[in-house]
Amino acid sequence: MESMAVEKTDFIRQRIQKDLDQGVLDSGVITRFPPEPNGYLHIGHAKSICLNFGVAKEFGGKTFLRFDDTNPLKESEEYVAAIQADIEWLGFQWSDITFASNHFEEIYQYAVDLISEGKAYVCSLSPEEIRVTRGTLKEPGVDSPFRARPVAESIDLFKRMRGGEFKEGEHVVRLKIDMGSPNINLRDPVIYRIIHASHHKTGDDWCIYPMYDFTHCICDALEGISHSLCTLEFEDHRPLYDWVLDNISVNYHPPQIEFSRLGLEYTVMSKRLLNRLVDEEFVDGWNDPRMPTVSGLKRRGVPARAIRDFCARIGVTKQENTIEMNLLEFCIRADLEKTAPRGMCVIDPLKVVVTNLPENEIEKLSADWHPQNPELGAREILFGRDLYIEKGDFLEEPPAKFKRLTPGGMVRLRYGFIIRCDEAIYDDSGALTQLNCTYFPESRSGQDKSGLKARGVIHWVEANSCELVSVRQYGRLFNVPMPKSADFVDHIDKNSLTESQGLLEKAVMENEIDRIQFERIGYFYRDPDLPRTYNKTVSLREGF
RNA sequence: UGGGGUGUCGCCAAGUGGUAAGGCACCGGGUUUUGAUCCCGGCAUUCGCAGGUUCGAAUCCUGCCACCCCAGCCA
Repeated sequence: MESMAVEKTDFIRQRIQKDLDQGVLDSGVITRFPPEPNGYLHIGHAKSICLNFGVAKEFGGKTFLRFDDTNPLKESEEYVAAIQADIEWLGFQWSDITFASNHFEEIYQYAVDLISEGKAYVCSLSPEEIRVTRGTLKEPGVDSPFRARPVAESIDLFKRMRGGEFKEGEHVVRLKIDMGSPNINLRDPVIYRIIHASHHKTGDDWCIYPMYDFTHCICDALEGISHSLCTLEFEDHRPLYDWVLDNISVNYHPPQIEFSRLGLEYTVMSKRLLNRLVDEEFVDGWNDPRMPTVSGLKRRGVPARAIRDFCARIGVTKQENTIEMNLLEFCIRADLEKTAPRGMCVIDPLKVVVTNLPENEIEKLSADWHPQNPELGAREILFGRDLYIEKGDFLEEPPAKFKRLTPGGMVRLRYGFIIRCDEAIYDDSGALTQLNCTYFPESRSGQDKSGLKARGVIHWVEANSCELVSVRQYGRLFNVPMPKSADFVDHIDKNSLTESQGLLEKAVMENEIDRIQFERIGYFYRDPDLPRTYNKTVSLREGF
């Protein structure tokens, strides 16, 4: 089933194997995928999902889907539903869904404990004052005047914060670590703030919310996570992660291991930027086929298996990386090549009249759905006097090695007969409007007795039986390989969507095929919402 | 001369002291009723740079250089 996946071994798997070998894992491998429900998942998340779920599966463990919902201002139920759907679509199963908010009471209690032990305090500096006294990258910070606040007073204040007595910004709880630390995260980090907003899970139960650094490690510990995998930017937070777990009464302490995020050429991967693309309507929603979101890739027609294969091929390291788009496209083609039925669709039509075939006479042809996989069966194709071929498949003055139709030249119509072009007809403005051709009955596909030699093979459709469809072709969203967040809007390719009409072979529509290769063009996906619309997933490789 | 990371082929990535895997891309050639697929073959005397240790170094040591991350009451 997953035979396509490459052999995976990376520093994280090696580490886990080592832990297993040394018997330090009491409950086996337990990982978690911890998205904040404040946006849709993208292919970068897919990398993390493949890692977390993949590793657990490989080592016989389990994975929790944990929503990191500590900021009610940004999070919503819409996102938790979408995230679940995307993960399932990607083909992974969690053992449980948890929410950081499930643990709010315990987290609160740990904060109370820390205050009681003099390891945390309620700080009543304004946000601005906290910022200023934090120091800079080179200069140490200075202690808050509230650092020495009596324990009892902090406890009292914290309880009243919870009770809703204060406005946002009036007080926060801070850890008492070291304002002189070269690691800014250790300069008395804020762990609780007041937010008077309804939470999508806890409603109005709380008006104080714990911050990520305090919450995440506690949840990992409470859930017995064996390996807490996250991205590189959290490396500086690890000392804080460890400090918290070392200073509260939990007796379990998972290791945090960081890996590099996925970079992909010609797109952006931050939620903030993706959000702007949607909000400012550069794209048509989160699931626009040009988006690197899971839902966008899905709507584009990318199979989940191709995404998994891609994630397996890019590996997991600590190196910054920007993967070329051609690797993703390779993975998509590799999957679709084996699985997608073939069909014919003419996108830029040129009329062809087969002059030696009587009006209303129809020849029935048979064509396999797949050249290498007979099990997919075959369909019937009609051949008549009026046909359409691709404009680009005829050239008055062909270059050397042109393998298509030319004046007086012969080509085979895929699955059909060889035809010869006898005459090209132009309208008053000099535009080519029609080709008159002769077909050779003896050259019928599969039983050719004509002895004729065609220049090449082109796709076509029969004029009276084909279906008119809408074809959407997508280019890169950006015209530079690595858009910078500062000016990414300036590099958006405004012409990344091309919509045109296509003439589609009848059988493709009748059989309601979702993923189809339009021969000689590319792989297409029948849009799930728009009728008679096909989205181009990826082009075929062009060999010349 | 704040701290934390990373540097192996155009893009990824193995390699963990014994003499540079693999994939994508690219370039040749073969098959082919998709200029697709498929199949063969080519593609780093060299591992950011400079020294050093060693019989032997991408792997150890020293010193440089480059790039990324951190100063949210975001995650």
